Amino acid sequence: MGAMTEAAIDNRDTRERILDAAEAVFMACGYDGASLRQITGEAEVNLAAGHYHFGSKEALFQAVLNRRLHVLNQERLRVLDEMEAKAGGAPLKPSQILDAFFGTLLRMAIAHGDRGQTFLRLIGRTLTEPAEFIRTVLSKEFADVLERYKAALFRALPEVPKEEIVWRFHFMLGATSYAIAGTDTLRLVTDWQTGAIDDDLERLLPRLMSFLLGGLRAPLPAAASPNPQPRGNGRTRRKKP
Amino acid sequence: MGAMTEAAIDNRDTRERILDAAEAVFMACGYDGASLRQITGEAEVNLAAGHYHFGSKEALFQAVLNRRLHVLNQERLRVLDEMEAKAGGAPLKPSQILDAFFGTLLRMAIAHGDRGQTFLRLIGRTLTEPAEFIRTVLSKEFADVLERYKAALFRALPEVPKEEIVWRFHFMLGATSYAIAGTDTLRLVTDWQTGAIDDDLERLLPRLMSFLLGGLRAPLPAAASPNPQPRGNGRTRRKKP
DNA sequence: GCAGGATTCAAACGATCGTTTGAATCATAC
DNA sequence: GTATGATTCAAACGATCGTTTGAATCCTGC
Repeated sequence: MGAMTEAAIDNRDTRERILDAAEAVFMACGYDGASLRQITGEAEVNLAAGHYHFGSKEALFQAVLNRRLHVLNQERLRVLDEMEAKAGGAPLKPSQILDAFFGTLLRMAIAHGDRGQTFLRLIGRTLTEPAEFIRTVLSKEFADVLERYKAALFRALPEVPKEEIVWRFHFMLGATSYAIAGTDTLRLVTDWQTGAIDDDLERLLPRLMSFLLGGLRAPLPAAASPNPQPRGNGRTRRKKP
Repeated sequence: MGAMTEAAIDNRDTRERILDAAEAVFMACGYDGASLRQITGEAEVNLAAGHYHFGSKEALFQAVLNRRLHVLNQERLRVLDEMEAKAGGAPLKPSQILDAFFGTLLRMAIAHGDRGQTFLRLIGRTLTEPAEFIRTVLSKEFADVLERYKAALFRALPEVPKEEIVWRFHFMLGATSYAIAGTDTLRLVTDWQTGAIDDDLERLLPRLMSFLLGGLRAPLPAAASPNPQPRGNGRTRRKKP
């Protein structure tokens, strides 16, 4: 296969042009909906260049994802480490943890301009992609980060059952993922002017943080009883024998 | 083409079998990832039956969606009407509105057993589908309901800017959509036993409602100033936790 | 029974997909 | 300048997709 020598000066041009185009097309069409011809066409490179540089469509998607996701999650870990070191053994505040996780995401996206926004929306949509290899890539890439942040939240909220914290982390991921997935979905609930999300992106972080913090610290649901009462609609949920 | 007379007794069998299979396959693979051969194969009907009964893949997807989504949204409107009639002109409580919207969704899904759960996950994933015709279908199907519920929330929270309510509605939709989209995504954040979401589905509603209510009623973000500060990280400090 | 429309079926169509091939082009090292 | 390996290119491959076709089969009304 690729017998890479040290002569790699110009190929970064083609490689990155493919990555940029793929990022945009995958974001707009989803993994299955995007075609290599569309991607290489938009990148103005030959169709075979995609396979030459990446090997397959799956590998290309993985490369698009990891190019920015890996540095994002490294930064997330670094910020959390720094916070915990500064706290000196004391638990962090929930607002700090959420800002380290979601704030780092949004600030990195803002710092990268249009490209960062495209990647934001790609991430938001990728988290709901059904293809199995995508789920595998995501779970590997997020494993460390989620484990560390979960632990931080457990320490920050010792009175809240861990199960509940995991659920609420899940809800927060969903709210964020959905919010950054793009204006198209937002246009579904409102009739505002389109575009102009550039201005809103900076305003999104405080909005989102308030919402997430409110949800995370909400009073616990009434009955976490281990015996769930059969609600008004007492439908049997046994499997047929 | 379809010159439907009144002889439609048996075709409901084939039609519904296709709809059920399509619901499952679309849920598992997404719109682009699902193939008519897979659907008709799982339904044990001929490949051409799909086109005979529905005309096209897009129309089939739309039929799958509307079959349950339409009655869901009708029920949502009915429940809201009933609440407002009972309140007699007074604004509803936010918790009532959220329960009417999200509770109706989950309760209907629970009442329909496994099929309801499949549709729940299909809805959760469909809300993030990039295909344009899907977005068109969704926006038409949700237009009335979202308008009515937005108005109800405006009246319930007169002190909160409408813009903020719309954003938080958006966040709530995302959290819910993500939570019901399936265990696969949840397995990303936790290592729990798979399956067993059957038991959790009934517990999901109180959990979700607590989180959503907490987020909806959270203190407003600090500066909604028309002049966005150069990222002063304006941390809201209005209420004590 | 039979006529006629509704439905099913096997087979194929054209298009598009991801991928491969093999030669042409480029850049570098001797 | 020539050899060598990296990169590009046009063209095709086989597979799969959504869709169409036309005949076979089923069902119903008379």
